[in-house]
Parts: sequence; structure tokens; C-alpha cells
Amino acid sequence: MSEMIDYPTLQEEFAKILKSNKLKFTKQREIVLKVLYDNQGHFSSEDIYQMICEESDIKVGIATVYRTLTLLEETGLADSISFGKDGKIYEIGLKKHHDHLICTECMTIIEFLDEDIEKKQETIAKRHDFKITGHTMKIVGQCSSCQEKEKIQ
Amino acid sequence: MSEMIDYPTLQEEFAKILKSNKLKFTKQREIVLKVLYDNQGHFSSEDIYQMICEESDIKVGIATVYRTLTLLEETGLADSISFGKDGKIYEIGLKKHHDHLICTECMTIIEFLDEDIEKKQETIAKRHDFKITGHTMKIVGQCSSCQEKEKIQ
DNA sequence: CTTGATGCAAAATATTTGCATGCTC
DNA sequence: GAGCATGCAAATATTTTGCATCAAG
Repeated sequence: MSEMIDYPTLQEEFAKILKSNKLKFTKQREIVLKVLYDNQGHFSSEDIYQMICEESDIKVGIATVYRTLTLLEETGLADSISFGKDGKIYEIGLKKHHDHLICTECMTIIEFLDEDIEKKQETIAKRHDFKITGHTMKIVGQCSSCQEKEKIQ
Repeated sequence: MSEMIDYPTLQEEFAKILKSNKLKFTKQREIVLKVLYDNQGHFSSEDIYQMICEESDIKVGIATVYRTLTLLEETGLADSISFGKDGKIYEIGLKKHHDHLICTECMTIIEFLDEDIEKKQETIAKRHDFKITGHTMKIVGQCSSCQEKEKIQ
């Protein structure tokens, strides 16, 4: 779900950000971004490390994965959510939009799009003279099937 | 900021939730809730543990703090955010509204209210037949003063 | 009294760091 | 070449657990 920008554009964006911060565009950083792009979804640092081990022939250390995820999050190329006992999970940023319904029972994450909310966020940011690089919204509660289960019991 | 419900109401709500889940209303759980209520702001688990050590005469173990924060988050009485290197932080839920602008430079968190977004969230939840218990939104970027600093350098 | 909760300390996880070495720019 | 980035492994930090004991309902 969610319309994505294409990978070359994303990569170019990343390169631009790195350059403007005098950081280097390394093979490892590229791989973390690519893996996050290719495997749409929400992943922990460890998950991402594992995916890289499997999907890439170049080795990337876990420390670099952590360092890169933090970097991606800070620059808005990735976003994170955290809920309950489950640790922090990341997903690629720059999707068309980016909000989540998280079920506290089954931990399913439903994504949704809403243009109005997006516009409103921009308005509010402008009002506070704030330059947006990323955003995440989580609405926590119970999904319909878990509500059903509860009634039955 | 953000209008709050009064403490007795909050406590009653907590008691109700506990009862309906056959959980016990203990002194410790009460203290965690109270400390979170009294100290408006965003705190890590460790912060909260420290505040309890200082503010309460009853001892609460760090394990119980963790257990209670997770419980509060799952029931929507507390919400959490996590960004960059800083770990997960909690704040009391049930405020009038609940969104955040997080500056990636100075890590300042600006809270804001928006009725329209809140209404929209409810509409979307209803559409997905989802029962909301809590929600958090974070908009990440640069605050106005950090944008200024950057220009100067 | 029955059942769930707590504290403790140990175990398990998760995350960060220092430093020698390797790569971008 | 200069300087940032990496991997490694060790150091930290964070979170969870088992279990004996305590307390709420």
C-alpha cells in the first residue's frame, strides 16, 4: 500500500542529504536503504540486519545498521514506531502518507492514507515555523476481529 | 499544555480497566500513574523510576515500573514516542489532544492541539471498525530556531 | 484464602563505543 | 592523502524473567 517514490529518486535524495552534511555515501548505507525499500513493512534493527545478511553479498555489521537507521530516521528517510513490549520498528519514509492503526491484541498494523490530515499537519508545521522531514501517527486500540473475539468469550 | 482530566477521574478509569481485566489495583500501579500525572512531560522508564524514588515513600521496583508502563500504554492511559537515539518516552494519555513536533536538532518537543485531526482520526477508526484507546502523532523536522542557527553557520 | 503482583537479582536483549583499518571524496 | 565510516568485540544500557513472598479482592 501507499504510493512510493521510485528507488533511484530515493537514493538520489539520500546522496544529497549525505553530501550536504559532509557524510559519505557508502556501500553499507546504500544497502540499508535498499533493503528497507525493497521489503515494505515494519522491521526491527535486528530484522533489518538479518535481511541484509541474506539479501546482500556485502557484509554490514550490526553497529552500522544501528548507526544508519538512526541517520535515516533523523533525516526523515525512515520513520519508526514503538508500541508495548515490541521494540522500535522502522519503515521507509517518503511514502505518499503514513499513518497506522495498531491493534493491542494481535499487534496487527493497518496503514491508512488521509490527505486532509496530511494537509493539516503541513498547516500546523507552518504555523510553528517548523520544517517537516518526517512524520508518523499511531492510533492504538482494538481491530474489529479482536473486538469480536472478546464478545464471544 | 493540553487540558487534562482531573486525577480522581483518571484513577477511577484505571481502576475500572483493571477490574474488567481481573487485575489488581495496587499501591505501586497507582504511584506510577500518579507520578506520570503530576509530572507533565515526556519521560523514560528510568526517569519515572527515579521520580518515584524521590517523590514516593513507598518503594517501587524498576521491574514494576516497566510492567506498569506497558500496561498503561496498552490500555491507552499513557502514550509513548521514540525518536533517534533517545529511547522510548512516556506521557500521560487522555489529554484533550495529543500531537508532537519533534526537532531533530535540539530534540525539543512542541505539543499542539487540533480538533480537525482528532475528528478525522475518529472517522478513520470508525471506517476500519477500530476501537481507539490511544494515539500519538509525531512530526519530525527542524524547529524555527534551529533553522536559523543553520543559516548563520 | 486464592490469585495475581511485587521485588530482587540474574539473565537476556538491545544498543553504543573505542579503535585499528578500510573507503570515499 | 585526509577524514569519515566500518567491523569487531567489549562495554553499556535496557528490559524481561523466575521465583519466593506479599497483598488485593
